[in-house]
Amino acid sequence: MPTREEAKAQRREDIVNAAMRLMYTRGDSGFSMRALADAAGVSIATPYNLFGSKQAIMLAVLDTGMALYEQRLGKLQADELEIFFEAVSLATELYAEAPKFHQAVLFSAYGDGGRDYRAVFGDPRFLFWKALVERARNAGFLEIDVDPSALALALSQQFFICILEWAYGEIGLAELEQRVHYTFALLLHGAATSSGSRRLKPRIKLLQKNLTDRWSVSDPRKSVAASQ
Amino acid sequence: MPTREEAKAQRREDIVNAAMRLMYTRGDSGFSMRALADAAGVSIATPYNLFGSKQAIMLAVLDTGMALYEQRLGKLQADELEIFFEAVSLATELYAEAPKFHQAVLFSAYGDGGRDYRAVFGDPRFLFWKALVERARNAGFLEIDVDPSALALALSQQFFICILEWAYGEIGLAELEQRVHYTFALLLHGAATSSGSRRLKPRIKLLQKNLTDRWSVSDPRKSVAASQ
DNA sequence: CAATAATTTATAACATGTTATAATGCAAAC
DNA sequence: GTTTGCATTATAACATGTTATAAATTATTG
Repeated sequence: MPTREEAKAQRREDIVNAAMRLMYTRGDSGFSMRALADAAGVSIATPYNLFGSKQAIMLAVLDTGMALYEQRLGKLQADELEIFFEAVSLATELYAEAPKFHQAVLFSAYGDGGRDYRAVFGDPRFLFWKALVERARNAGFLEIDVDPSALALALSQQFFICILEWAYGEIGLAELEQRVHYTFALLLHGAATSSGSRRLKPRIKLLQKNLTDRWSVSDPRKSVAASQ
Repeated sequence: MPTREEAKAQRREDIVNAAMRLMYTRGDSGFSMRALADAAGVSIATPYNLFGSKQAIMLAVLDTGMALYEQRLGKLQADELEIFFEAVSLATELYAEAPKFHQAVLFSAYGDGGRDYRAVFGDPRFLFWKALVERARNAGFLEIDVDPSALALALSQQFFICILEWAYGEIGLAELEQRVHYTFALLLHGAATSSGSRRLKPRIKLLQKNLTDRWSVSDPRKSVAASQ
């Protein structure tokens, strides 16, 4: 005889779990609200009662992924500048572990019926980068008068759009990592102190060379899908 | 007695014109394939025969807009560094002239049924920025060994995502302009020669201050829609 | 225990992008 | 000028996210 709220929480959990299971196994295709309701053993009306929309369910899934991500990131040892690049690399590792799942999440959160675009890559992620920027500033790598919001926004947006390109099948994970690293180095360099700049400048050169080499064999705008 | 190809071209034009008309008047909502077919005086099957998908029609509309844009940009007088910022400002002016139309275009091109994401902000726009980067490099503002593709990609992506935020109603045009300017200055600075850097560095300061001031009254991640 | 009120269920419906099909119209080829 | 074949039409259909509605279930309240 569970209480009404408990039963509701249970259903909520069932739905999120079913959503994750579906996306792990079938990826984005075949993951419809009707299939979700079936898999969760629930009527199709219930997910709408409890979450409101398909996108809201995706966001719940996305949030559990974010929690796992931050937990793993905490275990890394890297200084206040290196952590930006490590954070990007860690994300690509997570994507590599379950690519179809992550693609499905991003795709669903951003695709059908999703109008609340900002929520997808919104506050939690923005705040995450902002905290890193503040740490780097306090460590003396970034100028003391940098606006953490402005820089963090640029970083998170750039990361987001590269992830989106990957989710859409336009680039592979290796290129995703390289491109975000390159852009992060550029953006950070713009706000760097001389000590930060000393480390970022050669990094930019190196990262740019990576991209140049990569694109010398395949065009930068030729999609992965198209070249297969 | 028009030739078969002529008739086809005529229908194509009718459809694109009807699409533009619909979006100018009704914006994104109310612009469906069925409404489009009606407005173009054509069966609903015909747009699919001639374009393949709704997104392809949007891209055709987007391309005519791009042509107008480049034409207007050519009339501007600005040096090889200033042109980046002028180009951004010109785009926001165009958006301001017909905001609902442009929002509808972006939204449709990116929203329902659109999977070919890259095409939306793909080659033509990327090549446009790449050409500007090459010009700035030849003018001595950017280092000679900069990879124009890498930098142009970062620029166009950043521009794109800010436009998308605007189209989704998250930010206004003024903020769009300021944010893209800021990020552009950061990115360009990362590849700048000392002569370019001399001009970009104070600009970054100024642009960052603009954003700080803006956000001192409204949170950077509080959406326009939500604050109304 | 009985009455109440909140939730879920089953189901139908709507709007959408898209595809399929058979019939029609009409330029092109002979 | 007749035949041929391509393109469009009208129409139905499908899958999707989402909403509405009435009935059934069930925890809570008295």
